[in-house]
Amino acid sequence: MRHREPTSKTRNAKLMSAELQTGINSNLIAATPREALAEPGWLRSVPPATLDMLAKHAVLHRMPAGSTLFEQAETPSFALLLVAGRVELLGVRSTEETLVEIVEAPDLLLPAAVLSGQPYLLRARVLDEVRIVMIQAEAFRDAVTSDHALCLAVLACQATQFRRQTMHAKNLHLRSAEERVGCYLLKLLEGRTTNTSVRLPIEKRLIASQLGMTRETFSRTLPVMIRHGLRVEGDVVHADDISAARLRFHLDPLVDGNEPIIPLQVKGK
Amino acid sequence: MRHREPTSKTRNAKLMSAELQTGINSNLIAATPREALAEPGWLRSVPPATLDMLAKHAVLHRMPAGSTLFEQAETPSFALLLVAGRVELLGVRSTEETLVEIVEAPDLLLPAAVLSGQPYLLRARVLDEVRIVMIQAEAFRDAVTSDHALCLAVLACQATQFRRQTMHAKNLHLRSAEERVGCYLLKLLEGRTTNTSVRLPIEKRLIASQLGMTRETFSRTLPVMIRHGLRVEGDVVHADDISAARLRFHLDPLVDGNEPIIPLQVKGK
DNA sequence: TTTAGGCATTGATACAAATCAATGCCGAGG
DNA sequence: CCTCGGCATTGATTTGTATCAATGCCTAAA
Repeated sequence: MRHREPTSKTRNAKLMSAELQTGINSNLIAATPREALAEPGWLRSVPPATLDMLAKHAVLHRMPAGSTLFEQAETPSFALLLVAGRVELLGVRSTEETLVEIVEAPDLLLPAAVLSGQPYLLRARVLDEVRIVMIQAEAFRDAVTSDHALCLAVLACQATQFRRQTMHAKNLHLRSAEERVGCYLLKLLEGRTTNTSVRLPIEKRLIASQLGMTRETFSRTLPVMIRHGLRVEGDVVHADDISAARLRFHLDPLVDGNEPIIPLQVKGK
Repeated sequence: MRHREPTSKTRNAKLMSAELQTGINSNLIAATPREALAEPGWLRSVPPATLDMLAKHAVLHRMPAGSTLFEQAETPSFALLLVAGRVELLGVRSTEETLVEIVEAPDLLLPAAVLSGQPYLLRARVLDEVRIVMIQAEAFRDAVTSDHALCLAVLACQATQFRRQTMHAKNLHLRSAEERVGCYLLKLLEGRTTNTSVRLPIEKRLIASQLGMTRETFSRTLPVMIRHGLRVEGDVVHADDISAARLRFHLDPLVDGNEPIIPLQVKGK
C-alpha cells in the first residue's frame, strides 16, 4: 500500500473547510454556544430570541475521536447539537455492537429520546473530532413547546433522520454485500467520469460497518470490483470504467439519496 | 393442526373492541373525517378549530386487507391517518420485499414523506381491514405550520416511529433468529404465568417477516422452543415453563419496549 | 362434492457472510 | 533504533439462514 497518507490529518483539514461552508457567518468558527447555534442552516428561521434562550442553558464542547457522548439506556440530560464532525450511533448488546446510523453535522443526536424523555436506545461515539452544543434537556423541551419555528425545525430534522434510517435498512436488506460495496463506491464517484480517482472518506473498517459487514468481507469484496471497472488501492478509488460499474450497480435515490434537512416555515392563521 | 379457528373473523372481532378503546368518545365508530380526527389520543391537545380545518380537506376511507395504500417512489398527495387497523411498510426492489415497519392505529403513515414533500421510500399495504383519514397533503402541511399544538403532536408521532424503527433494527441485527422468536413469544406472554396460553395475534407468515426471517425458518424454530418451555400448536402458544423461557431469552425494554405516542404540550412564552 | 389456492410443515441442499487464524504493514512511543 | 498496537489483507473453515422442493391441511369457490 503506497498511497497512504497521514489520514487523520488530511481528513481533519477537509472537515474544517466543510465545516466552514455549513455555517452562515462562515468567516469564523463559533467560540460560544450562541454563535454555534447560528451555524446550522436548518435553524435559520428560528427567532434569535429563542436561540438566545437556548444558549443560556448550553455549553459548547469539543470532543476527540473515540469519545462516547452517551451510553445506551441513559436518560438524556442534554440535547446534543452536532455543529461539526461525525458521530456513530451503535446498538449495543454486551460486547456486540451494530452501527445503526452515522450522524453528520449539522444535526441533532437522537432528538426523539430527548423530546420524549425516554432513555437512549443507542450509544453515541465520536468518529472525527466533533464540536457539540449541549443544551439542557429541560430547556430544549421548553423551547420546542414555546417556539413554533423551532418545533418545525426539529420536526424536519427528525423526519430527515427517519428517512435516512429507512434508506439504511433498505440498503442492508435489499442488496447483497457486493452490491452495497459497489453502490458505495459508485456514490463516491457520482458526477465523475472514467479515469478519475477519489479518496475513501473514512477508514475501511468504518465503511464496512456502515455497510453492515465485517472488515474481512469488505476487504475481500474490493478486488471483486475490478471486473466492474472500479479499482481500490489503499484508500484511493480509481474509476477505470465507470459505465461498466453503473451497468452492474444501480444507485437508487430511494436508498442512496442525500436528503438535506429542510424545515417548513411558520405560517400565521 | 386442530386448534385452528376462522382466524380472520376472530381477529377482526378483537380488533373492533381494541379500536373502540383507543377512541375518546368510544361509544360510536367515527362516520365522518371530523369524528375520526377526534379519536387518536395524541391529537387530544390540538384545538378543535385546527381539526375542523383538517377535516374540511379530508375524507374517511375503509380499505380491505391486502390493499396497497401507496407505492414506493410516489409523491404523497395525502397525509394518511390510520384510525383503525394495521399497515405494513415494505421496502421493495423489483420482486423482493422487506418489511421495515408495522404501523398500528392510531398513527400517521410516514409523516416524514408528507412533511418534506419527498417521495415515499416504502410501499404501504393493509394488513387487517383499516379505516384511514386521507388529508390533502398541502392542507396538512399548512396546518402543521400554522398550529403549534398539531406540530408538537406530529413531532411526537414521528419521534416514536423513529424509536420503533431503531428497536426493530436492533432486534434484527443483535439477536439470532431463535432469539427473535423466543423474545416474540415471551412478549406475548408478558405478565402471564406458567400454564396459560395465548393466541398468535397474526398469521405466522407475517410474524416471520416481522422478525426478519422466512416462513420456513420460523416454522423450524418453533419446535426448538419446546426445550425452553414454550410450545406452539397451530396458532396457540402454551407456556409450559415460563421461567425457563425467561432464563434463555431476555426481553430488553430498549428493543422490545412498547412506546406510546406522548406529545408535549404547548407553552406560552 | 370436488377442486383450487393459500398457508404451514418438513426435508435436502446451497450459499453468503461470519468467524477463526496468520501475516504484513505502518505509525506512535519508548 | 526497535517494538508494540491498530488496521488491512488473505486463507481455511464454519454456520446460520435462505432456497428449492414436496406434502398436507384447511377454506372458499365451483
